[in-house]
Amino acid sequence: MEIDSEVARQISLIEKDAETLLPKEELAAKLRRSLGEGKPLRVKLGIDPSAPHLTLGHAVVLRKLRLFQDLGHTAVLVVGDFTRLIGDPSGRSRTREPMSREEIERNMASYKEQAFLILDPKRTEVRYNSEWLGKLSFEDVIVLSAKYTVARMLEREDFARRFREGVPITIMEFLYPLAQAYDSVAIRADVELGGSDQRFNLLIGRDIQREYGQDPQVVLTMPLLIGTDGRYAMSQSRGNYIGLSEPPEEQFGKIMSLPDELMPQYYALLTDVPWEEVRDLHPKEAKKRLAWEIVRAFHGEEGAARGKAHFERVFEERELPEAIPEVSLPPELVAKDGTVGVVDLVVATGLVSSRSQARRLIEQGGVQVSGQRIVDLGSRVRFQPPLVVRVGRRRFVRLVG
RNA sequence: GGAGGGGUAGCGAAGCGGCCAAACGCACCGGGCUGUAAACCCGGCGGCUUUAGGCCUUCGGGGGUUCGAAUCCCUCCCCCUCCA
Repeated sequence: MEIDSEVARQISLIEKDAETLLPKEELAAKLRRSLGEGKPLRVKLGIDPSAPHLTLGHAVVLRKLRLFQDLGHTAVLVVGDFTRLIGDPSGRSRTREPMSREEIERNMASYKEQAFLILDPKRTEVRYNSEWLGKLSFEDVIVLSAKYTVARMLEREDFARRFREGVPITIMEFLYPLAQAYDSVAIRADVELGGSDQRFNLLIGRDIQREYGQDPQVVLTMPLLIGTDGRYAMSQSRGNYIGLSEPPEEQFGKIMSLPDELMPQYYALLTDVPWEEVRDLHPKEAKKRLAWEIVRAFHGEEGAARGKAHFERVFEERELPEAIPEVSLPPELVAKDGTVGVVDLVVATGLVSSRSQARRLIEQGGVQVSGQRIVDLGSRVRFQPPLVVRVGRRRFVRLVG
């Protein structure tokens, strides 16, 4: 009886804010068994070792994984050191360069450092899928590939669309979901977690596990977090991301620049604060709270305070930030009368990629020297270090001699 | 093996002999406004410069035709569709 209520409790926590949980009855059965035998569930999460930086998008899934850990279960991180040779078909498939062991290790070290800001290392098992995939013979692969049909592969929306639109699909790409599914067999996953874009792959895992005589995994997917552009799922390739290891000031600012409509989603997926608690606040205050909560998760109270202070200072009060990077001005740019041309000055900050860009910025009124906006390309300023140059609203450099 | 279609800036997508450094949309950058780096509006968005109808490097690669080519021809590479 207590077990039943505990199962119900866990399920309601697990399915909260999730996109899909299926089949729920199987999860209930697994939980019941787990609680009865005192054996934690094995909850799988696949990891791509080619990207050493995690974003808030990853955090959504990791937070859910952490929930499982808090409920007493085991997180199994499966590093796709073998599957990365294939590359997940979502996105375009370019053949990937093999990565050296060292590179993978380096990335994973960085990955773990970030992931363990969320996960509990004591309840985490890390496995590399080359361990089993690397041992499969071609014959094994043939046997595996016979367990799934092309028609079912083409049910995947991404494949279906590409097939329809004539975008190439290689056979190799069909192998990706199969390999990932085989991972589930290898580690005997009870649950596999992923973003909603992974739903199809995760479902194949069920079928393949069944084929290999295992109890199929439960599939749990989380919604994809919309990125800073307010349009597309957060990803590093799109550049619309907020990184977990970015400095607090940066994270705070980026969160403040999110479109207002994203707030409910961010609150739900990245904080423990219910949206109802903040929805009636002024949007700006609600967003500040959001930024605070998220930055705190990765940088602690102190980091959150720093991020907030920086934001208020630089963007609300338009003051200089506390810390400004220093760059030394090449002496040859200073004329005999002790002045520097503005264009040279801006280029010297290293904040622009070309002289033309510097000119454009100046002409558009985007450059301030010591608080004075300079619009005339030909103007020169007296160089009395330190000289603070502001490019745009948020980039500052202190030029020293 | 055969027939046809296509490869254009970060992405998507126009252009199909000069007015093309290449329309438009997205992303990005700057400015205005503001409640923030929200929204909205305006501008910019290859590089260099003595800022000029200036110069240099771009429209898959190479070669040609032409006063002039992203646009025409040849050739190579890559992709797609249909037929076999």
